[in-house]
Amino acid sequence: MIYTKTGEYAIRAILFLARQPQDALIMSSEIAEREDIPSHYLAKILQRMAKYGYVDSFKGRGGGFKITKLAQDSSILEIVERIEGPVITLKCVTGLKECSDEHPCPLHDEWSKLRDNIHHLISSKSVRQVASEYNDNLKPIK
Amino acid sequence: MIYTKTGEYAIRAILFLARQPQDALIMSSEIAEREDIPSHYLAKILQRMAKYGYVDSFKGRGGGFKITKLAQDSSILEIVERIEGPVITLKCVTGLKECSDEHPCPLHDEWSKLRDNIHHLISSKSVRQVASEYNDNLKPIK
DNA sequence: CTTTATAAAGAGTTAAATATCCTAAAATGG
DNA sequence: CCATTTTAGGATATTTAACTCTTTATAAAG
Ligand code: FES
Ligand code: FES
Repeated sequence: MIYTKTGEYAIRAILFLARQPQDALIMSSEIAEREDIPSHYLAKILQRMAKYGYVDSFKGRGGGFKITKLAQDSSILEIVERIEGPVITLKCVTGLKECSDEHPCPLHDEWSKLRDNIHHLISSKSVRQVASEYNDNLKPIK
Repeated sequence: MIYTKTGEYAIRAILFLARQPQDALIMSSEIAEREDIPSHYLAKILQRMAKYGYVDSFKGRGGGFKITKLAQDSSILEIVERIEGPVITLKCVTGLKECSDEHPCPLHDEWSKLRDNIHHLISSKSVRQVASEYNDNLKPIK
């Protein structure tokens, strides 16, 4: 995968929250169960996302998490990179120490284009957009 | 990166060997030094590549490794996948459990195209081709 | 035949990612 | 105030990848 599991869990959780009714509070354990993510581990990820302002958290009875506007307006790339660091790093596909336009390997030109395309793919739409298309496409199938 | 370090080391070693004079025997330690790879670790990788038939190994004084025809004719993808398992797996960029044309997420169509392009990029040229273009492009710069 | 140089093989270590467990803090309901 | 529920935070455990060390096998050179 192009993300680590940690990043994948974060995105799954965020997209899950993005598809819930406005202002609904969802417990960490419920997300874990519905998305099949180790629950304690997800709790940690949600904690971090709360710090970053991607979710609001509410303790105690009736508490839980909800997605913030910030996260709704962020791209998948932004959130994943916040959680796990750079995605698809700048390294050379043939193993050169430096990947640069100046000292390109034989595959550099094509690879740098593809890399840009990947970044564009996961950064051009907001979580809100992805989630709403998700609902459009997927709900009927479920 | 799209490979693990292990896969990257394997490719670096193979491309290094591919650029040596025909039938020259190169010691594991020399490759490690020139390519700046942990030497014992590389030795293990070369061992595995010897088993897979990508390099021939010769023990004793004057011994070392040389690349085989099989490796010369293989693609980078084939070698990396043999060493480290599938590259850029089939998982969904938005975290769906299944990535499939039947139940596509909003980014699926573009992503599956990109994935194919990446695979094509690192599988359409043989190690021999890449190494020779390497020499053409890079030698003057050194 | 002995020494030396090299790869092979296996065991052991370290480090990083992933996952679990336990206690504390906060909010709610009685 | 007390009990319960839920997140917060820290400690610990497990797993996997990365790296190292040691011994053995093999070949060549003297
Ligand atoms: S130099 Fe090889 S991909 Fe950029
Ligand atoms: S279903 Fe999401 S990328 Fe294929």
